[in-house]
Amino acid sequence: MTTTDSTPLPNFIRNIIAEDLKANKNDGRVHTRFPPEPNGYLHIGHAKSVCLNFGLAAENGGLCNLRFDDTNPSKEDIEYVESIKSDVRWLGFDWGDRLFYASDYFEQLYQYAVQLIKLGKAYVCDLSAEEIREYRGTLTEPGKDSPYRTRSVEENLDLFERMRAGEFEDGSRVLRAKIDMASGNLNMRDPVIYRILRATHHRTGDKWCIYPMYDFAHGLSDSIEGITHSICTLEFEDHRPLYDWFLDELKVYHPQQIEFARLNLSYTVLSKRKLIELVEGGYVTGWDDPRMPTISGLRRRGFTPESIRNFCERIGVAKRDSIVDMALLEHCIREDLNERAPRVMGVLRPLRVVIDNYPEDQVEELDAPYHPENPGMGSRKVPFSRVLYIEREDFCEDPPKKFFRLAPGREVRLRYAYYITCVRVVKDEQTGEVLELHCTYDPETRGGWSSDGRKVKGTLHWVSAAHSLEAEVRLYDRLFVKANPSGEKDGPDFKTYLNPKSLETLTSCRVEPSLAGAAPGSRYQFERLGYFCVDSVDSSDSKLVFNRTVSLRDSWAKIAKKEKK
RNA sequence: UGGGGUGUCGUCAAGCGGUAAGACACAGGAUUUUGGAUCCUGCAUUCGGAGGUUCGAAUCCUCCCACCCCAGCCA
Repeated sequence: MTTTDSTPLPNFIRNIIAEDLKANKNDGRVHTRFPPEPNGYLHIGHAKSVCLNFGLAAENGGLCNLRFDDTNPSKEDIEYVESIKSDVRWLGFDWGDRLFYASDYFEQLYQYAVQLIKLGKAYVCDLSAEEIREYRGTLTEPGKDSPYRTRSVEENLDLFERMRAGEFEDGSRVLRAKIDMASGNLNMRDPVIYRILRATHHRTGDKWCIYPMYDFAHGLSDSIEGITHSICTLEFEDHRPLYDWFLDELKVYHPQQIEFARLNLSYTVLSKRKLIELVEGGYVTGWDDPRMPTISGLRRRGFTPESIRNFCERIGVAKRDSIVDMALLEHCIREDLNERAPRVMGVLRPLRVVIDNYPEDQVEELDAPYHPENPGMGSRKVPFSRVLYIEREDFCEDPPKKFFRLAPGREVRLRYAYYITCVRVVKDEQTGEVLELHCTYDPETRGGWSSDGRKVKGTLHWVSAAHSLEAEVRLYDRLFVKANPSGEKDGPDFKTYLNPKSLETLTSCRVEPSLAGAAPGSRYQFERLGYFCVDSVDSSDSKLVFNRTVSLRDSWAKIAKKEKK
């Protein structure tokens, strides 16, 4: 692979860290963290962040923590924390003994809030949610001070303690930071830092009825863990002054927040809200539907962790909004699988071929390497007999220009087998549909070579009818027909651009017998077709199910398309 | 009309005052028992625009334009 072992490409965060290291900031420590909220499944956009945070630590001899930002029990669930842990692990990263939760720090966070009150920098506010919104002002007009802003430290201390004790109703009071209601930055207009919320937390149960807000919990958690570089996405850029404010007011260790642009990928969506909509609306079969850009979906589709890591390195890290071409992700998985996937033969849409001059009961076991360019991968035997299947689209009665597959009177090579010539076409008299082909084979071409130097232009994949196994094959394509489904602000809903052909299920496919008992999750190249993996959910010994990870590049399709125009 | 960001090839993206890396995509060609893979070759006289500073600017200054984010007791 290309970029994995070479010197990492420069990006602005690597530059910052290099400078910090040179200046011996943080005593030369690099300590990052990946901080997901356990309220959904990880997707490829998260993979970018995972690779960034764990990667930056690893390449600088540092550490990266996995920390769940679990400050809102009403949206979070243990199911998500488990899936996130397994996805990060699958991607190839190790947090060692540093699995943390913001909820680990609830008591300490509470004490920090008390300290802020004592400093006169926080107060309990009795305004309702709607009133707080009104008092906040607008983007262009300053807000106005809450009437509770001037409460005494003693009263605030008492009230906050009673908030914790459960004396007040949900939503009746909040703790707010006392900053500046006239700030141009709305985040600084006395932001809420604690709310009353009676919800059972997946880790702390009913111990708490007040929960800290993100801005308060996040930076302080970073501080507690000794994080040096707190990397987050662009939308938190105007939270940075607040991030800094808490740390400065409390005079605690101060990590540096750095923001980068989140990943956008063409022909898909990468927002939790939209992905949930696809799952709950039944547009896909679940979070792990192979069409989903989730880590679990990509895994089930047949992507390798290596290919995803490589992709995340190649897309770079910057601050400008961008949409990465899905073709790059496809390139990354092809590049990886080209090297490691064993080659086998499978026929998706079988067309029966009878070799008229091949002995009725004869069967030959032909040798076929698993990887022509890597003999080390070994070989297997493929049975050849009188009745075969070839791909329907590899035969054309009236071939167009540049078509060099099978046609009446034409000779082609069957991969690793023999040259065959089509001598007769059997068609349905009614419909004209081609039912079967009769061919002759040249016994002198065993293995696919001819001693007389005769050239054939086409090589076809095939299986022996009697020996092949039936399989179901699911052909996946891009989930959306539009590069940027959510591109127009006031345009139609993103779901109107769903690709109706994103899944095509083929049930009468035939694959070579060596695939019997293929392990769930194992990946193969079906020669001339693409990369496929055994479905980890629906495949079994009695019923093989393959998912197409990605097709092979198809220059014939390009030529055919061009000729058509 | 407030605040915070960003604008370099079709798509990503280096570049940090010395004369536009690389990748994907695309287009040619070689090679090939996968129309795959591999290998060559081509692909921004120009960096959102206009001025200015300088021997020299994508890089510095000024003005303008476009796009993104922010008014959750979400993260």
